[in-house]
Amino acid sequence: MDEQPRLMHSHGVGMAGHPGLAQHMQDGTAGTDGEGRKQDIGDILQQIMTITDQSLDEAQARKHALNCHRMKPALFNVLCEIKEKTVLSIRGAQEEEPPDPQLMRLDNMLLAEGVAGPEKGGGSAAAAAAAAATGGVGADNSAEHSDYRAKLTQIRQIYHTELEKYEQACNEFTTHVMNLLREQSRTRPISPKEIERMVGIIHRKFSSIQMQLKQSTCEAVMILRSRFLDARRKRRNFNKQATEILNEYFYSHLSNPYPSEEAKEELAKKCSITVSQVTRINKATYLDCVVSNWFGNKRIRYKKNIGKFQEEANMYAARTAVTATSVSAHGSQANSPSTPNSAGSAGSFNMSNSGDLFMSVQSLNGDSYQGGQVGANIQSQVDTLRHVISQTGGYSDSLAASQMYSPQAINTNGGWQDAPTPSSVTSPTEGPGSVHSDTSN
DNA sequence: CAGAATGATTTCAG
DNA sequence: CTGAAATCATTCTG
Repeated sequence: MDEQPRLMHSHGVGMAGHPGLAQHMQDGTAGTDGEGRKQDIGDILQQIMTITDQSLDEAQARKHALNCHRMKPALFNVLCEIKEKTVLSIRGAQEEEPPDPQLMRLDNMLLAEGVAGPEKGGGSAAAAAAAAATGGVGADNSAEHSDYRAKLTQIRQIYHTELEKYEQACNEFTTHVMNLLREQSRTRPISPKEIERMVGIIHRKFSSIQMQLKQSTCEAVMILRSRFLDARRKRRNFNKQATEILNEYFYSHLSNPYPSEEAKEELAKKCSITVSQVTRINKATYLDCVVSNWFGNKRIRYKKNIGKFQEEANMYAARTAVTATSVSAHGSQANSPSTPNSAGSAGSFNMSNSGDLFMSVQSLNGDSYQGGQVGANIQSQVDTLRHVISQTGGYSDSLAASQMYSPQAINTNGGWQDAPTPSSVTSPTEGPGSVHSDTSN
């Protein structure tokens, strides 16, 4: 309020020449001379300047009187104009800033997660992603997903009620301030533009609060997502049969354990992996991805500790061998019920007398797997083999045994890639049930 | 419950 | 883009 007198002082003289004021003067003071007008204006200014020194009641009464004064509109216009020129123009430049990129990101994310978009948007991106990630959704998954959706809906509801609350509060506050300013505009120069500006400031303040809300909502959604959709957390071990099938392929293609795309597909199909753990959904097929994961893990872990996998290797090799022998023995169908795709790939071990060797190994392993079929003559070979192994020197029995199966394909660098002639060792007795022969590309 | 096993992801190189 | 290697996080096992 105290800026008015100052304004009056600084511009007092020039104001007389103001068109609006002059017009009013002409209209309202027709007939009086210049001295009278000056007297009039001086009087009003005096009253305004001293209004703050008066008691509240007095000031109120004076205010009312001034409001009703015939010169009031003219004075008010002038004051507004001066204020516009002196104050408002200074910070008039920072209008219409571009939308905050951070806010846009948050908005986009909330939209994508199905929090912000249209109501009942059950097919939100997140849900879609979840559905895609889980492929053929089993009963267990659907339960988890409904839980996820419920939580998401909860977040969504909280977000919307909070947003609504903020908007309501913003509107209330805005109207309140606008009313206040309109009220004040009767006694001090407040232009509509100024009110507009004030509204803008209020909105910006509230939108920054909204941004915080959006941010924490995003965080909540991310946490929810990671909790429910992170595949790592949802790891399920493959069932025994699937592992067996994969292992069988692995050990029968030990020289080049890199299944082709088709082989992977076939394996995945055979394993009937009901994958719930794939997040690389941009892959061609998630089943392939699972098989790839498995082979990747297997290769690295096998290579890291061949000794540890020896028994397993023996077992699968024996199995394959038995199947192979059974093929050669019967000269026909070789499909073992438990090893549907094992037939014929024994050759990948790159051994000329693979049949005998495998059988020996099977016995060596002490596994009773199909032992009856193998025959008693195998046992004698085991002893011979043991003897030979013990003479190789430098290795323990078990490690020496491991040397027979695995490693011929693994060079000193540890790579399979440089393994000698993987494709040339394809078994001649490939059976009808085999997945894909070890063609290595 | 600790440690092993294991499926998935990340990082990096070719 | 693929695979190796390292790592994470979960599940299994004794």
